[in-house]
Amino acid sequence: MVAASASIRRILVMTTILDSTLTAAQRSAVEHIDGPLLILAGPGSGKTRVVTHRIAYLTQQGVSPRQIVALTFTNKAADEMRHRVESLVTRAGEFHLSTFHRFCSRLLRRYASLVGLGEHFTIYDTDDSARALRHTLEKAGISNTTFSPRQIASEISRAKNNLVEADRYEPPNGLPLGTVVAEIYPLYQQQLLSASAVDFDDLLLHVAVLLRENPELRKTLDEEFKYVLIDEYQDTNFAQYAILRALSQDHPNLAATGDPDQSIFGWRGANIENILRFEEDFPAVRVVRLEQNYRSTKSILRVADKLIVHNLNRKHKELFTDNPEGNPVELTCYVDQREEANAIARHIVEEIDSGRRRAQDFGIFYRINALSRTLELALREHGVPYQLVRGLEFFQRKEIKDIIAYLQLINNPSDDVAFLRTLNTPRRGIGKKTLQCLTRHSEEHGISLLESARSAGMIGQIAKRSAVRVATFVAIIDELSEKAAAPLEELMGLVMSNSGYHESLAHSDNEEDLERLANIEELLTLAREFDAQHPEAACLEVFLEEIALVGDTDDWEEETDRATLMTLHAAKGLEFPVVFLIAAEEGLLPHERSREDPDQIEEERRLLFVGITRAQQELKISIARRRDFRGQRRLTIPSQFLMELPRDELRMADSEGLGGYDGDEEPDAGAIARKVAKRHEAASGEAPPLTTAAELGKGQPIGGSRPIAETFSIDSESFHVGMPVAHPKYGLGKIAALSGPAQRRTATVNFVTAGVRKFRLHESPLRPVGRKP
DNA sequence: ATTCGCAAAGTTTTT
DNA sequence: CTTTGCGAAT
Repeated sequence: MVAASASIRRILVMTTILDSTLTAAQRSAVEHIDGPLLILAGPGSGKTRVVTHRIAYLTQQGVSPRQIVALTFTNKAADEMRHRVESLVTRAGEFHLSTFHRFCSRLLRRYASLVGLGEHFTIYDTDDSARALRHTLEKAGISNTTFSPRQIASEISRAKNNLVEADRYEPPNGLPLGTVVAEIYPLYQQQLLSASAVDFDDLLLHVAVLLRENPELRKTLDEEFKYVLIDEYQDTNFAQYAILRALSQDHPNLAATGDPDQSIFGWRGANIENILRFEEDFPAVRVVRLEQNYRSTKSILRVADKLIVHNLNRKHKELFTDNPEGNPVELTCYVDQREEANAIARHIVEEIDSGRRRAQDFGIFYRINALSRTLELALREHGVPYQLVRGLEFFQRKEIKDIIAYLQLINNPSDDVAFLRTLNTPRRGIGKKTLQCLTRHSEEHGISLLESARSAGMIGQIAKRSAVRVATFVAIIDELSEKAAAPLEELMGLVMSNSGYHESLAHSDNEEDLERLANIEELLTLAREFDAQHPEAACLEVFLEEIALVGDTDDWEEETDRATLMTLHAAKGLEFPVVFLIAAEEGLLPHERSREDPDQIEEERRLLFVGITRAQQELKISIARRRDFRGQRRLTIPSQFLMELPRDELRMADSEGLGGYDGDEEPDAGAIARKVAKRHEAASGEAPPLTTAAELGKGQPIGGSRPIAETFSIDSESFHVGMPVAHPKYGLGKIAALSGPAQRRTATVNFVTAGVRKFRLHESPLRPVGRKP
């Protein structure tokens, strides 16, 4: 009976797993069992499909699901993978399938004591960590450095990502920030340990150290997790790399999937070298390239490819597709962001009204969140339903964090950050002075703040009145702690009432307070759902871990029929039939902070690559001539990346009507797009859409006979490498290099159509296109 | 101890 | 234009 059903299942599995829809390359990855495997998967190449099928295949070949670990970076990716594995295998629940951080968190709970943590350690989010750091700075008496806690935190984070422990930290040469960090990092780490807390980076750091310093344990775990799969390998940092290697020594069955061209988290410590180096790390590796794209049209894919080949630090990859040619990619220039947003909204409305598309078919991407505003406004005005994907909204709200802090303190009484947060929230009249006494007392006796608070009455410097108030607070926490095992919703309700938090909000006629109350209601609902999912009691810690490791980026709903607005970073891993990519302008994409560093420019280029390759059928890139940003009106310069796109593949358009360009202004985005559009028209004999007849007559073809630089005299100082320039004869280009002294300053220019040429700057009609006002 | 007001700063953010 | 944090005033 059992055998029969097993063999039936086996047949079913066989047919679904190795069905004929797999290509040869995909199949070779799926059927790979032992030994290292590297899947270099281009965008839309069916990577997830391959990974899930391989998991199924492994079990079908007799590997126990318990020995398989599949790691992703996002919950969304983990959920999707789980979903898809479940449709292939029956025992899907037994796999270790989670995000990297969650996997580490579980491991760490098992072995917490080995790294000096309590079993009930708290996971701090970025905000909590910042508070811990600030508290540490205060205790150390170096609160008035030139560096912000944020800067310090990010340097500590960088160190942790690179597996540099507190006692081994050395300031990178000449970095003034480093000296401060060298001093504060050990104290901060000590603070975390004594509070029995970890920050996000610690989850990785501790596990990596654990594996490094306990060879026996490492061996055990290597054995336990025989088959490790890691998704988005290009985004791993050094700590993650170390963990993966430690788990793949005796059983080097590490399967990594990734795409170096989609590495966009370098600024968070991700090291693209990890994937580029994989073949050296595991010489016996089997490399599978998935280069066929099943997502995008040919024309979209060509544009993506032409862009990404400009990256120098890159493995060549051939992208191709059997999909139809599709419409040309559009590049439109608008007068300002208002018009850009309105045009997009209008277009979406038209498409929906005509029945060609649904709202959910549209994705709108931008480089920074601040750009979403105008879009939202326009979409609302046009009645387009939309959803805005923005990480960490709900759980970062003050009131939510307040309530959570109570729960954290109940779960882990050593948690000083939670103590600090709750002590005087709501207002209990406990002030700075009292707090200082408590802090000093806990330092002197090596005990937690809550422990100190218990003996507040005995501490001389604390006034009677204050001591009573502190005692009241301790009593509240103690009372709540007795209910720690109660269902979450109940516990949370008790927190609300006993702490006086509810009262402090309920009796307010302040609208904001009422909203806060509503948010807390939502949290209670969440708790109720959680209770339902975890009928066994004592799930407080699980809940806390859940909300620490789940951002609410997951509130993006695939199901609902709404257009989606998000940053380019958030768009990774998703796809939309129609993609709008706005504000392809210098300073925004690439972002101005990336300008100096060529590596960062390459990352920005990859970011655009990721955006482009999200599009299935249509891609519309846009710029605005003028953009109001931070309250300032600025003329824009089109992104240097636009120069790298294949001109003859793009449909250029300029939305501007009559009389917009008065000739007095510096040449700007509008002028350029118009000119390029005109040039394109001349080349193809086809008028670009959206361009008025009047407009066509006005544009100045760059490659035309009339010089356009006669009135410009520009000193050589105003040129720099990477700058877009125009030449009356050769058209648009980009400065590839500069050399020579002022008088003989020479620029090497890479022209879009005319190749590479050199010029003496003060003799040539070469000029910058557009300039900041 | 709390509150109010002004100054300064302001990417991206899987966890 | 925002938001956020710190410092002075009540």
